[in-house]
Amino acid sequence: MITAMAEKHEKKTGLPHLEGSENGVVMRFAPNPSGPLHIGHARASALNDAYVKQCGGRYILRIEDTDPKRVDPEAYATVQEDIRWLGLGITEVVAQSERLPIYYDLCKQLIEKGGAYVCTCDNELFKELKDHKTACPCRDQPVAKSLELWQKMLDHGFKEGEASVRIRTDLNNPDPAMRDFPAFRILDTPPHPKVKAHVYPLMNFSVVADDHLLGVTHVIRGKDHIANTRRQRFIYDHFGWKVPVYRHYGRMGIEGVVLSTSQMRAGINAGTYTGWDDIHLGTLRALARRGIQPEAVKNAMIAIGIGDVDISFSWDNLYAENKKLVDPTANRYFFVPEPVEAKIEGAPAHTAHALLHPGDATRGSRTLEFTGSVLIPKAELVPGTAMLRLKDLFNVKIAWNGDTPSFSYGGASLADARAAKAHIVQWLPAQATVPCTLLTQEGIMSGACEPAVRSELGKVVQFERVAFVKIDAVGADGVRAYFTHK
RNA sequence: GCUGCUAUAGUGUAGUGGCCAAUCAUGUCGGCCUUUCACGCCGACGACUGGGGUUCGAAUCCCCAUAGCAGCACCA
Repeated sequence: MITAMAEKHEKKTGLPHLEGSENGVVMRFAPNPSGPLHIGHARASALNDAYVKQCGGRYILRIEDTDPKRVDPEAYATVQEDIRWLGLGITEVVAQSERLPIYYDLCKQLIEKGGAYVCTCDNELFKELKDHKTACPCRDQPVAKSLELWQKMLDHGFKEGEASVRIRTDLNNPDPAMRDFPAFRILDTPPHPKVKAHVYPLMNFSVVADDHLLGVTHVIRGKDHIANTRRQRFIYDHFGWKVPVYRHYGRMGIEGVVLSTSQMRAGINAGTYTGWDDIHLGTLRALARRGIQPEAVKNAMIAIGIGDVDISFSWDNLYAENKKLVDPTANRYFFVPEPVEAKIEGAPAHTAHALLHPGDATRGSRTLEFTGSVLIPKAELVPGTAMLRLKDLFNVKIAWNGDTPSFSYGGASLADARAAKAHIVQWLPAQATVPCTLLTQEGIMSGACEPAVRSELGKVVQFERVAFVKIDAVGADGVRAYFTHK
């Protein structure tokens, strides 16, 4: 009794329980190979991944390439690269184009069972009949006739659009979407890049065949598949197979980035975007380029969960997840946007030491050699400002002649700076800087940074008082960094 | 039009008849700490779509309304 009460009010940790997951699960991620993965794919793949990790089991990557129009040969590799980046626990990989004979065989079986028939009606005519709950002439032809026509399909006896296989359902089903939906069609063009074929399964058929044959127990996918799930049940029933457990999550609106593969491709070809990792795109590689960690993406997706409500994706929440990961590890450096050179009168030469990380002195420090002139951010030089504290160095007094400042040594006392409410600002020795451009989604910020930043290529660092940034390129002309988040 | 799903703070989320004058995170604002406008800490703000029922009791169950979404492709 007491334990029951305790269980009832137990706090949930992680994802909700999936019915039938006690002895492990077999799940799958099934993208089209049409381009790199984006945030939308991240939700599907991360949720399935999390359940496999939570319950134990297998995780299948299934490339759904049964529509040659939507296959980009390069995507087979890019999808797998993206999955590796995300860190998914994929245990096996299959491509549907390699399994055509399996589908053909099952189709024949299904026709023999009377669960499907070959339809040679004009598409418009069929739609018309279907909308009026009327059977097309092919529906009642003998099984032998369907089998003969099926063989004719496979033997190239029909051209594109002349014949298809339909699943027998219930023409009186109130939902028109459920009535005798197609399972196979003929496609002559374009040729499939991976396999020579003429007859292709539609997803509802190949998905059922594969889910059954591969032993898939649980399916988590978007609610745009709810109707497909209902259609797929007809096929399961015809075969007498066990149906997996399904869960359909709601739509996720994502603002601020481009997600449509065709739009991205067009933009890249037109030169609007620099590539699939352009920071204006919603691809995983674009996130990676901006310094978003794969763990942050997964955590954000798991936090969103599998609710069936439509939601809007929050960049803030993603950034917060990322900051948790990056803040403890990112080294700190000075970056001076719009640098202004200031010659400081009366200041003694001094070697400044600044910690690489304020919370961990053992990580060491950078040394900045002051010999008379510094670069400071233009934004700090608001006329009337009397004092600034150069962080880890000393105070600077500013005298104003109209809008023209002149600088002099203001002592080393931090207490003085505090008393004067002086800003503590980042700076660079004028003789030891590297040009640095900081790219944000809004535009370019140019400035200068510490030479040591060049050793952080590929890493996320914090430009103090500015932002976390990803060091994207280091060259003779300086450093290029991408804005990650504040 | 037909079929179906959903509705908790700005955003995401917990909640399955009494623990809920509603959880956590994020966000915004204020404060503390601090040689970063970061991190950390403290505090504040902020929601059960509306209306009917059922019940001793409803965010939770039912009905209606409203709103949003999905599907009705020889795409996945």
